[in-house]
Amino acid sequence: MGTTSKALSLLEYFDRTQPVIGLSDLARLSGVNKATCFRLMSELVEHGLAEQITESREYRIGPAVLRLAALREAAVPLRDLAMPILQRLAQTTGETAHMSHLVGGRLATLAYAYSAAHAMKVMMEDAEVLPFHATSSGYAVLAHMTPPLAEAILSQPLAPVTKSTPVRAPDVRSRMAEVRRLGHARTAETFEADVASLALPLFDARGAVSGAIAVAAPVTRMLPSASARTLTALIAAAREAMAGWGGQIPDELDALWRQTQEATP
Amino acid sequence: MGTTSKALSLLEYFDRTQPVIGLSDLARLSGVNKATCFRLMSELVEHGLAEQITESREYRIGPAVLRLAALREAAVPLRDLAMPILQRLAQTTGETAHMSHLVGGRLATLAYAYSAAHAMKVMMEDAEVLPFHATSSGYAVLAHMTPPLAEAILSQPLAPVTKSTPVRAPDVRSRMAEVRRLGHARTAETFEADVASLALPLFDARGAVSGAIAVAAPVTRMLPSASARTLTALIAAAREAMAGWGGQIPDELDALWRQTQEATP
DNA sequence: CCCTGTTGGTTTATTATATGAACCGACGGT
DNA sequence: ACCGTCGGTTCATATAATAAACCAACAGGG
Repeated sequence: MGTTSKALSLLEYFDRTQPVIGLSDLARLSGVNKATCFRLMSELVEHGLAEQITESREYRIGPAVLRLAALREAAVPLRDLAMPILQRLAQTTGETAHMSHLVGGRLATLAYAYSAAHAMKVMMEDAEVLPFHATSSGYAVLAHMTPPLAEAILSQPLAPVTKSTPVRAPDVRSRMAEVRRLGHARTAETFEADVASLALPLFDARGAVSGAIAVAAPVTRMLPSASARTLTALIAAAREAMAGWGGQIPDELDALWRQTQEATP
Repeated sequence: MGTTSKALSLLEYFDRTQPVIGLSDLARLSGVNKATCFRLMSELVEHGLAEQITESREYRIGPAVLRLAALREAAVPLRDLAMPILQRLAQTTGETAHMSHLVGGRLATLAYAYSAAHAMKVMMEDAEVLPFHATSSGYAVLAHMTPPLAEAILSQPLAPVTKSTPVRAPDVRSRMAEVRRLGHARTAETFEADVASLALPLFDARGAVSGAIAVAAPVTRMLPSASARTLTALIAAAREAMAGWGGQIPDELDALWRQTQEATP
């Protein structure tokens, strides 16, 4: 592995639950030698990708990412593109809509929108990492990624997020097959009790899966008739999003979606 | 220089005017060998910091920065902290207020707010890099950074942005001295014709200059009386921003600002 | 008041890794 | 068919990354 990769991989240990990490902790977490870790972090700090807190000397994500993110958004206004679509999706379904993004082998929440239809709704967090085996978005993505990558994910221990979360690889695999057969992913109470969710995979310009778009609702409202309506709205939103950034829908999936759309006019 | 630094420095060639760069161009710009450049970019792409456009095979900033930026904002809500302050500043002065941030030796626009008072106003761009010798924010920062860093910037060729932009290092240096003497920076028509601007430096927790806050207006509206009112509003805003993130104002500057505030009640 | 286990950071010889000149096939003009 | 340039690859060479041991400083605990 390249040195640069090692340095960049250090950044992936920072997340919402652990936004600041000390040198020794980071070395332990990453398995990188402490001296190496120090040098790498120093270089990241030099370029503003990381930052050292004055007092505690711990590290956190640096200010340079703000400039880069603004640049990225300017070049590829992904979130700007997603927001109106999600808002419309939330409004027509009356439930919470969200989009997630595959980056560095992890699925992160990119944007979301709420509906005003119900007082009780599913709430989202910014930049939250979604477990593949416990969310509909995760299954939608997992089912359409390259087999080696999916295997790499399945070979890691699967945490039981709720009592209903599948933790055995065979169970996950059979769900993946089902997702491929139906063209969409559905979960209920696998990520949080009383929450059901419906998701579609999203693809980039190369036709590789790049994320998912989903609608989450209380299980009591995700009844068959509502699900059917939600699914057609979801398909329209997915098509719109991918049209916006030149994503390529695989042919078989496109056919499946078309069938679904025609079945529910 | 470390390999990681070399890789990260490649990211700095992407900006608003050049959001996508081909391999050969990037190698030329950075002076890095083409093969090396390729390998480094491949590693950046692997981690999502860069991305390759499918068709043209050119590179641009990648999607991972979005996750990192969200994380950074969550840990250090800089922009969230700045926005209400800028909005109030824009409202009380009736002009465009903006804040910029020193990152990797460059001054980048972080946030800005407009006033509804006038139809004609100075417009800002996201993540724009401000030339040190052509903007009031640049002078405010330049005048308070460590001499070696300032010298490094002055040793580079100074582009004549407008007809009034100082391009000779002695001129810039005398302006810097003036900024230090007065406690604030003022420019007129150095960045764009008919635009005048007033800026204050901002400091981080270590007391090192970290950016600037400024008000920009048409020269015809930046008259002495308006300038005095703007300056006091600017000082209040700068103090508020630094209080919000624990910035340390150098003692002499704090005294200068206090005098100004007391002179204009 | 020492003991012990941390912390962030530094030094060193060793070696693995980055490097760059030359090369390749593909594309676009002329 | 020629020429220049593109993104990408190869491989011998040498530079840059590495990790163990070592600091000094701090924080409890006995």
